[in-house]
Amino acid sequence: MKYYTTGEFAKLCNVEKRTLFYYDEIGLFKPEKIEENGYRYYTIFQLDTFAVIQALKALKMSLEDIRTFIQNRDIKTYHDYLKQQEEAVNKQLEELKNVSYYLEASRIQIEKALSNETNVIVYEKQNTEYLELLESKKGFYNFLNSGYFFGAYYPKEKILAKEENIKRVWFKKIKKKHKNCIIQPKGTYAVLYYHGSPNKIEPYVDMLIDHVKEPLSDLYIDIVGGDIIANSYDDYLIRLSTKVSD
Amino acid sequence: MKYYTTGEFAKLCNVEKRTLFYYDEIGLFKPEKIEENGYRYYTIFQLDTFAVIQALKALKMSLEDIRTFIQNRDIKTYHDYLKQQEEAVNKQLEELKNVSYYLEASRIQIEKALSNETNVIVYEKQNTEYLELLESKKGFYNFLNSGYFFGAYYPKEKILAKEENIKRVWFKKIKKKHKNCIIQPKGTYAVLYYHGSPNKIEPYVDMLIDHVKEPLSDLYIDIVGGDIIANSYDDYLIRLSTKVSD
DNA sequence: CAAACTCTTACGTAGCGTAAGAGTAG
DNA sequence: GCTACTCTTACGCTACGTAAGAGTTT
Repeated sequence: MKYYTTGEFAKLCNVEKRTLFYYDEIGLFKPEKIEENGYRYYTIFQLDTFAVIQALKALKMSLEDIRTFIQNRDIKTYHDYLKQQEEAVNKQLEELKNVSYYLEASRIQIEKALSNETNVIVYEKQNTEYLELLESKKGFYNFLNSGYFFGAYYPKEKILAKEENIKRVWFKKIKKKHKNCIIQPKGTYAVLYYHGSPNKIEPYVDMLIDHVKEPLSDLYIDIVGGDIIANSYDDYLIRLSTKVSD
Repeated sequence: MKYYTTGEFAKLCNVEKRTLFYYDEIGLFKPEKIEENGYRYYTIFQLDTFAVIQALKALKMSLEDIRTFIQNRDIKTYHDYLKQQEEAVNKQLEELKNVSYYLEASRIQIEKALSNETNVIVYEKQNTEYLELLESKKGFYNFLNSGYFFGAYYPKEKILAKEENIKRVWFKKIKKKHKNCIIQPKGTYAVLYYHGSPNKIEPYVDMLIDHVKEPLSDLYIDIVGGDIIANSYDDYLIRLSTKVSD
């Protein structure tokens, strides 16, 4: 039977030697035999166990939990566990997909904004969007987990009534419909990009409202480039929009 | 302008307060203002930045790297970075999918093994499989990253020549074709499951060869239940197979 | 005045990375 | 005898978790 030294076995596993030492130290994964001089020797069959450890670690199980799991190993519990973990991994896939979605959506929005002039009204087609409202007490239901995009709107009625100091309703965009979410209707929107503070929005709102006369929906404020790209509020890149036709 | 305390803002972000303290401490993410009594206050717009931090963290960027990235922020570099990161996230998606694949494949193989009797020859249909050979010097090309399944084979010619002490060729199964990989042909295989040591395989090999007389391909040894479910070599669950028809 | 918050300080944790110094295998 | 390995010991690191004790807000 061929035996592998720590270094050799570490290469097989694509990890550092230190990892194997550590796993031995905490009693998670021991070499098949240790010679009198202290040298550790592993066998090819132990790769099997190491692969499981790697997989469980990828699912964010702690080494301690992996240890107790492996100690109680038998084919039945292992099988049950595998089944259970398939769900966990799918959840994580979902999360990563959201990150991916977020990155792409951010990029696209920035590209759109950069390709348009500011302080000019343009028209953009837009699909239905789902908005989750911010409730101060409990925060958003979840954060990056469900995609992330950030903005506010002014309710249509209040604009039409020419109320002053309308309170904004903050939201984040979510990917999927969800009870309690608000729907931003699809259609053609009149859009105004501007550089400036999100707190000095009124002149731009007036400009947009003057242009469309009678908006078909609320007025949306999207923070295209916010704190993350700007050094002060006055450098924000903001998008105002309101629906004008289907 | 509404200000949020550390606790409130932490809820918005779905993280612990300690995280915000820590980010402040290392200069990654500071509250918009700090009162004389030391209280931190955040604004809703800072959510924007926090979301980016979360996203970059999900891509396994270190906080230190995130910090320098954010310090040099402007819309153009941010955009370029987003584009670049879309690849990174796709890589990670790939990895997770492999973990998922590994879990499912393990489960299915165990189920198959449990539903079959041992020490009896059965027939199973099988698709083409790709095998990456183990080279002692450099280990496998990659490990869990490309899926993982573990076994060996005896070359057909050596079996037919009735050589003794045939050397096994170890492999792991990979998902995709790859230069230097070996192809295990699809077809119907004669299969023998047995419980026992992978080192005392000869009687079972003989049994399978006697049964099929003239194998159409190499003889494959799959470690269905190895070190991970067994406490000694004698408890391994092993699958021998060789192709008998297309 | 109590409950629920805030602050700072500080020590603990996981999962290694890395370096030091000494012995061993080919 | 040289190189490339092995060992143990030990300190460092990241990204927080948690608890202590004191002040503040509602």
